Amino acid sequence: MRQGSRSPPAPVPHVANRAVSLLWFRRDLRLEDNAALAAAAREADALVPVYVHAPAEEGEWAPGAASRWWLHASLKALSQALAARGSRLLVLEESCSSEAIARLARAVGARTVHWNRLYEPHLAARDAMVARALAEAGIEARSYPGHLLLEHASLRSAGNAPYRIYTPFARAAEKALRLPAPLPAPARLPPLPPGLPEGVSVEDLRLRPRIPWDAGLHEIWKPGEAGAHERLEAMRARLSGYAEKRDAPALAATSRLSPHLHFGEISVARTWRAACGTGAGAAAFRRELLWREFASYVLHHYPHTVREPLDRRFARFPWREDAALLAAWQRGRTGIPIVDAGMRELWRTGWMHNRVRMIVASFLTKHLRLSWLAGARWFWDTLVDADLAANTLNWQWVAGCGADAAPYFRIFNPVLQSQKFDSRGEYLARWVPELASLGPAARHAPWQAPPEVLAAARLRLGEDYPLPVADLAAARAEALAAYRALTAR
DNA sequence: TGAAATGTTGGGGCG
DNA sequence: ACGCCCCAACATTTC
Repeated sequence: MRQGSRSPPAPVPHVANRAVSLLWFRRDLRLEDNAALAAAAREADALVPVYVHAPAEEGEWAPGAASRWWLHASLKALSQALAARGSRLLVLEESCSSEAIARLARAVGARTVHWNRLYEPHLAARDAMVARALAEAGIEARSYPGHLLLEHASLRSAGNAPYRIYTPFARAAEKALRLPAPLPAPARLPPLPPGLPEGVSVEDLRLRPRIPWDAGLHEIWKPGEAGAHERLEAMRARLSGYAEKRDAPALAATSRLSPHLHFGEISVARTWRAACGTGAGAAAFRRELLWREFASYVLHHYPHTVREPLDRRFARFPWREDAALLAAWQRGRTGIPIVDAGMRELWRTGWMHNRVRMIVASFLTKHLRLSWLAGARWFWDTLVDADLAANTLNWQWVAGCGADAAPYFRIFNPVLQSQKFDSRGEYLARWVPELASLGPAARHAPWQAPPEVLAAARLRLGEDYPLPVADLAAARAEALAAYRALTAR
């Protein structure tokens, strides 16, 4: 048995009669407004907060590299927060959560296991297995509403079919919304029971990259509950300008709460309450939170969409396979400045501005005609806010094969988007510095700049910066033809 | 949470 | 003064 050095284990009277509980942390890495934690802290005489690292269980959708970086830092933060309240985070590295939780419960004599629910189908199924294993051992599993605004699986459109269109879904969800009063973080947590296994350290999980590519992540992110609250307060202060400025990637006008929300470092209910005003900014922000709900809802009802298009016609869409093109896109070497800027921002910071996500995704799936799934996999590995539901929905949305999808013929022109949303070329200069010597006007499409302009900027296209990997007009026409072939019979 | 092509309108230059 | 043309600005349609 091991306890914190500050609190030597005192002999505990009536051990057998004390109520021992487990609190299973997953993607609710916070103390405030945490239903499972509040209940466990209220009821248990002794409590084991535990995190089980079992990535093999999640198959191909185990956290990617950027998510693992975040998880490492977030677990450290949670660990400290628990220690400050007289407890400790027990970290286990296992191949099977169900066995690990049941074994731990038996070892410490726990009669109840508390957790906040997850909604990804494969994780919900895993949790059902855990609950069954516990029931067989005579241990009660108690789950609580998790990382959504409401448990919306039962919402149905007319005809009892699941919603497939955002707007009616959002209307129904907002109408059904009942936010319970927020739960304060417990000031003090129940002590740990005796008989606790050693566990491993957060470091032992080897979540951090072996080669240190994470400098850029450290610069802009502060994983953990405190960092989440800082972002929320900053967001609150900027909310009135949100509707107008959120589309400009050069501005820090978006909330950047997505990774904090994904890991549950702040409750989505608290986030919603911060944006409950009547202004256009608050309304626009709430719509984004409802897109997050919609993504979870669609994945729940159509779990196969993580691999296959929701629109079945797209099963036979002739996606191209081209490793070199994909690599150029991934590493920001397409020769299209706004695309390269976004992909480099992603590589460096683990995040990309939402407007630019749409642009790079449209470019990949339409101009390059590479599969949305190839894009989704890259995002999965590189985004700190990678979320299976949102990633799946948004990629299919852009590709035109998903729920409430952009029609196939809606093809973003990356040059026009760049001119419209980064008119001064600041975002481009920041992320594609080799173009900074060009004037802002020429920066959006350097291949169209007159030779003397390029010469004056000392820019040799094809050497200092790539020539475009696709002819935008021709690629657009080819994409339209390919997509049109789907609807012809 | 488009873009491009096509259609319409109206002001102004000009014979 | 008038018709004609050009074309920018805006609207509609098509993909």
